[in-house]
Amino acid sequence: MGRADALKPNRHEGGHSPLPRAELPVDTVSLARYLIGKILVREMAEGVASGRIVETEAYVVGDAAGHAYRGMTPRNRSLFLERGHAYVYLAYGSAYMLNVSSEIAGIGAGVLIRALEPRDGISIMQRNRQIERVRDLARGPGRLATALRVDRRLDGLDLCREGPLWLGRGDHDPGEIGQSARIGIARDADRLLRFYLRSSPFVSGPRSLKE
DNA sequence: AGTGCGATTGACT
DNA sequence: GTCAATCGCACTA
Repeated sequence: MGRADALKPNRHEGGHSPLPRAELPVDTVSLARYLIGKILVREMAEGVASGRIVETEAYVVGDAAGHAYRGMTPRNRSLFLERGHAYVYLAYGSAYMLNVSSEIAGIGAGVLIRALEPRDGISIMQRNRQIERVRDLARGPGRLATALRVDRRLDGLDLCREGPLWLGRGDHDPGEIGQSARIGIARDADRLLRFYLRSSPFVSGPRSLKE
């Protein structure tokens, strides 16, 4: 990406202004579905990278698989922020996970962003991931975070405001949304709280979960 | 203060 | 398809 691109980060249709918080659905499952097709924008010194959200998971109130299940701790406190804030944590000692807080202030719940279809700043993402293949740049929650350089420093950020990381409107109707069990969890594993774009090759997870 | 465990990934058979 | 690396954190004592 050249210098002109970095100077005009918001020229693309759809990504030009953050989603107003009032437009975000007030419950976690609705938000998880709503975020499919929306744009995630990362602004860095070297330029802007963005992608279309194609896969999410809901971690609802009272969910034994959710990090907020046993109450607020130093790690998970961002989950208790008003909907539309970032909760970022390190999983398995190596992969950062990006979540969007999803309820009113004081209630802990969130939506995990699991995969993106890369949009702008692809060369930046390729550098961050040390791979070329566009399909694999952000297919999976840890890969997504690496591609966009998301780490704990972004924890607690308001994603409904311009800044280093924010949510933008999608360009058009995303297409048919599928639903399945969540990936990689042991507790409350049967609930169908994963959402994904059926037509997208940028979705993670085994084929068997896709129906 | 010690311990067990993941909302994963990449390397490998 | 299988499997181990890796480390911050929550939990126990």
